Amino acid sequence: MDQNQTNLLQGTLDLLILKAIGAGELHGLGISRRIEQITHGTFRVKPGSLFPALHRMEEAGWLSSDWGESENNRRAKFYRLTKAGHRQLGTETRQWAKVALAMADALKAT
Amino acid sequence: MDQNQTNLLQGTLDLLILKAIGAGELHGLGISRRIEQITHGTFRVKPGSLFPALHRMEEAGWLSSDWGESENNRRAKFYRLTKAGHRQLGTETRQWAKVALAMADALKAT
DNA sequence: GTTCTCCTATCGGCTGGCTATATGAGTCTG
DNA sequence: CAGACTCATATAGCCAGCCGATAGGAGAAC
Repeated sequence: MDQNQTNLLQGTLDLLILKAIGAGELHGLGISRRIEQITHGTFRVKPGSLFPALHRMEEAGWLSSDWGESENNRRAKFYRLTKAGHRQLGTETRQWAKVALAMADALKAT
Repeated sequence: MDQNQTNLLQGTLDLLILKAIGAGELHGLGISRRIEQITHGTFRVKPGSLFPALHRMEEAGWLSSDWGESENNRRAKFYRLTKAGHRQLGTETRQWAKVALAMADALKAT
């Protein structure tokens, strides 16, 4: 059933996107590439997951966007974090740390 | 919106259940208590999440069950891992480690 | 000027956890 | 012994959100 790559855990996508944009504005596919890069290929976010997430997060007020031109002179929408987005990045990072710690504890239990 | 406790990440519930039973057979509520214990209270699995998961996992062939009597003389269904369940525990543990590592890398990136 | 790549976009489907509710059986209290 | 409470399992309905498939426009390549 599970063919090749690791799927995202639901709930981690937002954090990865926030983190990817945190370092500077990026357009959609750029975010996708950046996530693949910083996770060393473990996570590959496909368009069908990415764009709905971006729209959702912009709706939530964490991102803002402007049309511009990509490195290849293509029309592209650039996303950056709003103030609320920065806060959200902090919140989700702390929450992830908590979860990761809890899981580590659980898995080393007898 | 989010009141008090951390929600599970989708996909972690199975692993926690497998791990909880891995140490020896338990009945439903016992599994729930054990998860809360080994995650030091971070995860609280409520019946409405637990039982559907148990049925799903039994259906998948990872668990088997028998009716017995609880510590309090109550009718209870005891679950234990099948061989496939042990394999699954291994698989999901490795998968989690991979994910956790990737996330750690991502979050410490510039 | 056809083909390819880049970039954004949407839809339908499905998985799976959550809230709320129900039910039965043993225990405890007065 | 009647009523309340606890333990334990169970289900139905809901909804968020990821996935695969698919589409289409616009610049580049040749």
